[in-house]
Amino acid sequence: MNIGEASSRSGLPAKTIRYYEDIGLIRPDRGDNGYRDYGADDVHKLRFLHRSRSLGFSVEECRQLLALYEDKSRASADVKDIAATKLTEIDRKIRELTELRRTLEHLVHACHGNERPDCPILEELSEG
Amino acid sequence: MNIGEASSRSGLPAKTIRYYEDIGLIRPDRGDNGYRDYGADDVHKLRFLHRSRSLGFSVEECRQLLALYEDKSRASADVKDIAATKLTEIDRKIRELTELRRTLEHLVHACHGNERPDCPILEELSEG
DNA sequence: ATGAACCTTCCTGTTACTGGAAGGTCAAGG
DNA sequence: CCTTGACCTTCCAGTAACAGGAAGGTTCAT
Repeated sequence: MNIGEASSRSGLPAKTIRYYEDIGLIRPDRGDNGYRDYGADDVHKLRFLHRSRSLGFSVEECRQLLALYEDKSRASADVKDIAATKLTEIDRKIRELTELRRTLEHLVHACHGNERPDCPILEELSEG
Repeated sequence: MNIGEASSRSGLPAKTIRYYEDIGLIRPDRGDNGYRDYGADDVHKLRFLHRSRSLGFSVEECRQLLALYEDKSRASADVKDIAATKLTEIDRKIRELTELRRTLEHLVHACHGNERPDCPILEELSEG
């Protein structure tokens, strides 16, 4: 498929997809006309990149994560180390998002424009 | 407190804190010597910024989230709209992180270097 | 009072894109 | 066959969100 379809299927702008090729994250085939040609596996990788980037992982971290998939038969020690580190990070992110969610929900349901002292958000914030 | 202590308490580099001041996210006092002077509430905001940035929210989104705290007595309709939108995003992020976590965990526990066809990761990836 | 460890502003560099120009390709309609 | 519009290509410039480092002022302990 062309880059346009890969873009709409992955959710990434075509510009970003070309950039990811520039920095060596994906290597699509080329047709005789010079157009990039993406397969289903490329789209999987692009969706994966889209997701992990939006979750606060840097491009270099995404490169590592992607390598876990592509280089599955590598010595397991390395793979496990990297994966385990990322798991810890992911758990932290989930915890922090859950906290943030709780705080925001209080704001929506309990803090409707009344004055400061009785706002539950302030209590949470002042816990530190 | 000086910027150094605000930095170590919030986890943000001093450079970043100055940058956040440049773009109007925080406005610390200044001492007679010209040094920035941060209070406990500033540190709360900085920690909040640190967390939400690392969770994939842009600086502009963080500005909105911060405004929810600072502008608590604003017309609730606006506040609730923004907060509700962010809640949806947060829920999506939590779902995606949980998925990513599950996939990685499989990689660590089930996919230890053996060949492709029987690797559970590949099945997940090919679901699409 | 001198050195280390802070702080200040300013200017440049990096990462991860984003927009736009200039031009080639393709499928449909007149 | 030709053109029109929607694709695609490369390349170059701009933006966002910082990071590094120079040049210099402040504070504090020895």
